[in-house]
Amino acid sequence: MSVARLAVDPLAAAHVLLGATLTVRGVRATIVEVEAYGGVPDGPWPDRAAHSYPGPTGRNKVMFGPPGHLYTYRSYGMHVCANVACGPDGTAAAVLLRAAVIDDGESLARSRRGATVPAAGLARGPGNLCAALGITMEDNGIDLFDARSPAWLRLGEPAAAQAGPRVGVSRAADRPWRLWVPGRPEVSAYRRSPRAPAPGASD
DNA sequence: AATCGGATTGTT
DNA sequence: ACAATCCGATTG
Repeated sequence: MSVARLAVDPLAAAHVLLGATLTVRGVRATIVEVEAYGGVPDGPWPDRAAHSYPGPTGRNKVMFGPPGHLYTYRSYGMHVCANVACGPDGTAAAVLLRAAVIDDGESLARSRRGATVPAAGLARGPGNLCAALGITMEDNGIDLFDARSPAWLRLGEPAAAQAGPRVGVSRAADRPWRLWVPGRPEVSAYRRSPRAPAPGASD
């Protein structure tokens, strides 16, 4: 019943994921910042910024699978980032988890992130979020709605959302597919990719 | 087989 | 403004 709420377009799924609760390896967190990503050029949600845009590969295949599965990838050789696949099975789309509030297991999260990190920064940014929750590349493809998985997702009520361009993307840099809960200190700062064309250029 | 570059982060 | 760091994807 609940995973069906993610079998929709990526921006709608991003709204569903805002305010959802993710529990992984002793840490429970509420998602407060996400980004929507689409798929291939001739699909329903073409998105040149998406890993799935060129078509299915070994890395991005989870984006083409059923909704509610975790898509992890390694960023810049050192960070793990996590997405929730969305849209119907066979159609590429996902939502990147960018920031969360730690509700439970804060000391565990801090042990993974470092003693000096302020509470609001423990899961700020997609790489930091995965570090705080103990998400690794081994988790790629797991079903977040299967009780046997090491990570579970619980969807909640729709949260208030503010929208803006996605962080760090070099293409489709103006598309406002980043959503966050207004006023939360856990939300990361916006940074435009230095490779992106000047603001206002087309996708 | 070699090269390219990035959905990042923290420091200078 | 920039370095760290590496693997998937593309190209020859």
